Amino acid sequence: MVYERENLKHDSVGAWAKRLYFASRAVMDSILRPYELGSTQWYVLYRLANEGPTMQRDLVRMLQIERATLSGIVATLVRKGLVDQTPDSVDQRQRMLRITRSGKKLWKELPDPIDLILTTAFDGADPAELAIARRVLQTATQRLNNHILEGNQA
Amino acid sequence: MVYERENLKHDSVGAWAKRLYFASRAVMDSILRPYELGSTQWYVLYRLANEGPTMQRDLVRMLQIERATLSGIVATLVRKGLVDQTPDSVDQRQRMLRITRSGKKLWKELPDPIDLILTTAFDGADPAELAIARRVLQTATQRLNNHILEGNQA
DNA sequence: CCACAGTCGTTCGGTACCTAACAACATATT
DNA sequence: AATATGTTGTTAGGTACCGAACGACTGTGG
Repeated sequence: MVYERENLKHDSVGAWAKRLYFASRAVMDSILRPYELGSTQWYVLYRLANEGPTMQRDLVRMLQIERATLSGIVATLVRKGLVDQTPDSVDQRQRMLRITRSGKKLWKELPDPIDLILTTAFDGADPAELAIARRVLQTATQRLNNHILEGNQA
Repeated sequence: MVYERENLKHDSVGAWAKRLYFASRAVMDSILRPYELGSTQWYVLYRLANEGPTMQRDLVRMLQIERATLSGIVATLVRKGLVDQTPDSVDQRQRMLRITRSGKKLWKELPDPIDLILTTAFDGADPAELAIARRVLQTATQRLNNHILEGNQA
């Protein structure tokens, strides 16, 4: 029946994964809004504050976003004076990113939105069920990614 | 240890929910790209093709997006000549949306990306595990949404 | 009947993502 | 050394999301 099929769509694991992602984003955005930071800007600061100076190119791989996307985000952080971007002395194509003094100062004031989200969402949940959910999501993601790869080959 | 905590973050159900969402989006975008349609544009056509004319304001609730967002999407579809937007005769504030002849023609050619995604991602998976995953995601989403509501009250 | 509050759609400015094309630079090949 | 190939970052153009503010309209209380 078409009706059953439709119900399935709206109640599938995939649909709930999307809803959870959007709920998380909403919480994260609301925490970061007072500081005028977007979520990806936060991730970049997070990395630079905790792991030290990083090549922009490595950040692309770590954050799993496109070069073009990161380019704009870095430009914003530089404009705000929170991050410093300089060409690498060895390979002049690459850019070294480094948190500024003023960036460090802001970082100290910032709450950790990820901690809050994980605590709010999953505290007290059954670890066995969490493990199953994780595996289901992981498998599904893998399958979709394989599908994309195959599509590119053909 | 900080290290353990970090691992947790990157391997949490939340992180996998995000990855699954992005993998799904990538598949959906790649299917729809040849037709020059975005995913939300597809949802709007889907609704208008299968359920008939709909008030723009009801679509906001069904698709769970902001009025502002839908406004732009509808404008795009109208510009492409796929959708017709007319003021309601009773309440002149509201807009009635209706698929055009040319929209219907396009719709017939379109594959169903959601079917493909669900099949690729979950076919053959253990229904019991899917049910657990669904429940875990649902509960977490609910908790985060409650947290947002409480935040708004305070 | 008229001012006021609420609803609906739009516009504006901002974030975050994508692809495609490009310039600058680095390295491998001949 | 000169040319071809690959990498890195940027820019341009597009989609999709958000909040805030505004105009047009509706319905209600005084």
